[in-house]
Amino acid sequence: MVENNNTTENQIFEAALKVFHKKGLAGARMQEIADEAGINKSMLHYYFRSKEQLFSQIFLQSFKRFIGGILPLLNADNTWEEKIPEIMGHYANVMQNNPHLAGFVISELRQNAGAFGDILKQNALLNSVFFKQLQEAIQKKEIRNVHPVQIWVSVISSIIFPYIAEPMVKVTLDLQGDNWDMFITNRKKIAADMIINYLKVF
Amino acid sequence: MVENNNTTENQIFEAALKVFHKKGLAGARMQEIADEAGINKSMLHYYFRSKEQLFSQIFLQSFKRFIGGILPLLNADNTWEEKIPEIMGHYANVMQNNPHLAGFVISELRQNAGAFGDILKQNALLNSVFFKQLQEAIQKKEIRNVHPVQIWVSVISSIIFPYIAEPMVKVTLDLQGDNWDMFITNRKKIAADMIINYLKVF
DNA sequence: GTCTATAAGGTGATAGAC
DNA sequence: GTCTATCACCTTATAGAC
Repeated sequence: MVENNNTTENQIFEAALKVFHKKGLAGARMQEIADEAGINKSMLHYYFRSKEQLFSQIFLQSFKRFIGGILPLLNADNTWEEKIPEIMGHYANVMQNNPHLAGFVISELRQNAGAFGDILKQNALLNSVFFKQLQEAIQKKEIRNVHPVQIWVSVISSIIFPYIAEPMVKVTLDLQGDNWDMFITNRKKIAADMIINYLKVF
Repeated sequence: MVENNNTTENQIFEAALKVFHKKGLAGARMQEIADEAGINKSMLHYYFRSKEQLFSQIFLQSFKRFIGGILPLLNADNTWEEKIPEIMGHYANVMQNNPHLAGFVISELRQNAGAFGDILKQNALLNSVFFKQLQEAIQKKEIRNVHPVQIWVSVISSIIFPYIAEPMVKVTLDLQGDNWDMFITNRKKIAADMIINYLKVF
């Protein structure tokens, strides 16, 4: 674990995060991580034993940041309607500061889904307050009868997909430079409105 | 190019497609492709010279299948409203038959965006009939004033994202087995309704 | 066209001096 | 803890026999 203030260990961890996020497990090179950290390659093995173990720690932290970050928002003390734009705003911020996070997690899971089974098996999302609020609203016929999972996937896909597919989206849709920031700003509002509108107007 | 009926060459191409789609450029091994094709490793170099060139052909074909496949639908002789569910149905079919296609294309572009610049520079989407129809409908105030690019991203993200993030989605949302097919079936209808509803009711 | 054998270089990992 | 040197293996690619 990287919890103490050992500078060298943290430097390696940060460098590894950067390289793994960009190149993935298969594409990353221990030498490149060492160079990125400005440190000797042997140190990587001294602190983390093997490439696999270093990757494993990076992946675990990344996955937690990707999924765990929204749990407080999902369980917060506000309405489902308020939660939707907050979730989108949260992910937009996370992606802005860490553009490769989502793509990294999803790519590695796709290429090697079995290896992380234990990390994933937690029904934290399904048991969240957000899901319960939606179920209640459906029972009270306040909103359209749609499975909360569908709503959830709509929420995250509409904001996360553009970042995962960023290179393709940018070029095929001419969203280079300032256009991109504008696109994301509009995206948050439009996607949230679209979902809320769909649920309430029926 | 793989156009003639040379069996060996096609066998290699199909095997390479399978392996590259699953493992990506960095993770794929020439030996694994040879084994998959049931053929000697030297044959790969005989027909495709290098790993890079073999990959390049696979990527190009995959990208065309991923993007090019919807162009006829976008330019078809029907309304924008009819096109939306058709696009989603098309992608659902493509993903069903080729589960790794989208993830492969997007992962490789993310890890090495610069290398494929020339393939991407085509405004086929922006100049399609679908985009023109949306612009017209906006001008006539028949639908809400939303940039067509936002509509487009909503359409594709809502159906493609679940497949790209399939391993994560399946486990975190308990969509194993039959639940998955049901989820996708519902997804197509809900996502299309959501977008059309948003555009028309304002 | 297809195979075996092998070259040439890269990559993860460790030993051992300091 | 940090470094240099080096091992052992893997991977792409080619040479050359058939």
